[in-house]
Amino acid sequence: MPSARYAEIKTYLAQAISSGRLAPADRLPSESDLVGQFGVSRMTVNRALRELKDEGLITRHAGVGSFVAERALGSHFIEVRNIADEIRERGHEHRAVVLKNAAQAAKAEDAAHFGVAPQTKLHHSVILHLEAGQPLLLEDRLVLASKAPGYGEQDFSTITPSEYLSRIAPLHRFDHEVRAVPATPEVRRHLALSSGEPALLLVRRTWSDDRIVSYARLYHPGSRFSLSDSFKT
Amino acid sequence: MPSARYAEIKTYLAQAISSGRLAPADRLPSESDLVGQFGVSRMTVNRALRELKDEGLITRHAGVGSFVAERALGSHFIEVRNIADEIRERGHEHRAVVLKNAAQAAKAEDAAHFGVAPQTKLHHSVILHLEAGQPLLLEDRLVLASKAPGYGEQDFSTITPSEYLSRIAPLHRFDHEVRAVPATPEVRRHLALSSGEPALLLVRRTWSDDRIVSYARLYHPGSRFSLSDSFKT
DNA sequence: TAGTGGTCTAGACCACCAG
DNA sequence: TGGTGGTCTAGACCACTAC
Repeated sequence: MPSARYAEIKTYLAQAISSGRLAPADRLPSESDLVGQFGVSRMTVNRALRELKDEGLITRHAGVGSFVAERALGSHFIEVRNIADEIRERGHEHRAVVLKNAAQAAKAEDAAHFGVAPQTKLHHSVILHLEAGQPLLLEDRLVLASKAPGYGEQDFSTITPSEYLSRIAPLHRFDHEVRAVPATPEVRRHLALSSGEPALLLVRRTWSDDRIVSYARLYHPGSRFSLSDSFKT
Repeated sequence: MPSARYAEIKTYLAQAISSGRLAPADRLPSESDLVGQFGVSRMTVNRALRELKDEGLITRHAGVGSFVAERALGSHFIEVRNIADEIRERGHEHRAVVLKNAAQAAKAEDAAHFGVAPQTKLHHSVILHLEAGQPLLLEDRLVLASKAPGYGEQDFSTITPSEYLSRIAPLHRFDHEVRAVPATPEVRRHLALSSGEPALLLVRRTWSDDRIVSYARLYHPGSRFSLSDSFKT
């Protein structure tokens, strides 16, 4: 049982929400209501409600009130880590083999990904990441050259592209998409996949100043790699 | 610029960390140091530090101090949604076909998943979820019977198992694992997969009171389904 | 104007940890 | 024992919203 008063209030409200007693868009008791109900100070109630807001269970508007969020349930998260950190944290050696790092003019399809004109200059890097000698990730990345000067001259065997990008450009936004795909011959060869083993494809787009800076296709062996995450309340 | 005092302190410390001036494992100024430095009350400093901890930038230990976290950078998240909500949000009809819902004695492998003795009573449900008539998810779930009385009598065509579980048992923890796997004949048949199309397998374990309550294998068509997520800073 | 949430203060008591 | 963070109080001022 949570012993802190603010945690009790959080649990009480979270249960009311997850049980359906409070439905999405329903109004929650006001801070001063809860002060009276629980016999605590307003700061304590405020902390409980603020944390529920930060966790996405409720929304709050000054001058209006607190409301159960539209999607208060069933929204969990999977953590996506920096590959080099993750490997080193497991106590293994991380090695990166640069298969390609060259500039090119954007093909029509690539231009569409970035929302730029065809022929715009892009860097294209392909890097194989190994954990203790075992291939774990094939990283195929396109980077908008105008936003990443010097990308083509980096030594990506010592710094990962995402580390480099986060240094030269402030990253304002990113998104991810995860799919299971059959392995192409090239992917199969680099990741040393057995026949029939699919690949887990993670597409990561990164923005800076409302422009896509990087479009990365990250291929993992379907069976040897897993995204995972754990959460406690 | 953030106008709140606690936000200023957060920004100041976050910049010191991201610039490298404070390295991982370095000690941060104590709360009372910062009270003197910024001329604010301790509650204000405490909120700044607590939020930095919640965001994973620092760790704190009562009686010891606050320290820059080992992995202060490079951790993103992928959202995992409730399937029925997700489909309805896209404006489509969600339909669930219950293929199985029966009690059984735990096999050795299942018992290991739950950390219980073999022969322990488990519910086993298999449900196919369709979006606008198209199969989108095959949900194969084991549930610890002692924690979920009445599970076998539920009509899972009207309420999803995860919604039901969240009502009868307080969920204290869950974790996820995502893999790409070749489709078994059964999975291929239910999801109407073309030959060679892999499945995206999401394994979700759910805890209540330090016991695993539910072990679910969620199979999605590799090409038609994708986990995704978007984040702004 | 009355009610809401956002923020802040200047104290306080406590459990924990190191020397 | 002295310093640390974890929590809590009983006030306060403010901007915002609805009536």
